[in-house]
Amino acid sequence: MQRLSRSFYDRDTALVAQELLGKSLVYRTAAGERIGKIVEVEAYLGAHDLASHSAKGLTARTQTMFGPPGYAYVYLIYGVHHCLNVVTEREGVGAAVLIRALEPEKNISGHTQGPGRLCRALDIDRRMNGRDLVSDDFFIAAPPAAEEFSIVKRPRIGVDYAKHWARRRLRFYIRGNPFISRP
DNA sequence: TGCACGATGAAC
DNA sequence: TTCATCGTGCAC
Repeated sequence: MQRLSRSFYDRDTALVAQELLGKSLVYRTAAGERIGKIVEVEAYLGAHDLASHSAKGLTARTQTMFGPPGYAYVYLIYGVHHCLNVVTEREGVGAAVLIRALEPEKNISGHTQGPGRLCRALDIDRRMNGRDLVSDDFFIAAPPAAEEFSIVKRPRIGVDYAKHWARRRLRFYIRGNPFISRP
């Protein structure tokens, strides 16, 4: 497996989001190496995107989002679940890709469809916020042989408050994959 | 210092 | 459809 470099994330967010599909998220802990294939994502474009946390501007919470690309942005939602994002584009933009579903590949027990559930299954919480994803124990890698699939584009989930941004088709998933959070 | 509200998921 | 549960951002 080839680990993705910083430059991979330092590009257009909607493009990075689609290219993350089919890649593997690797998290090495004392308990073992957990691997899941990314099958569903959402792109959050930056401060102008009303659905994005970065629309609030630079705050303590969005600091990671506005930071350099290739870092993990993890936050608590509804006081209950954690969500894992990958920061994209250059420092100051405030863009990221939300990982919404994984297909289990190694050492993963529990459901991985849905952003909250995959964090639960991998044991990812706010302690991972700000962690560098271009590292040896927490990273995303390209499989040896790229598989063929088509990408479905849909509006993002749970962002109806974001006016016209709610209609943008910035949710991407692998067509036909059984581990999608919802059709 | 208080309060309304989620990039969700599970139960009813 | 309802609700758990708490950090965040913004109004007083």
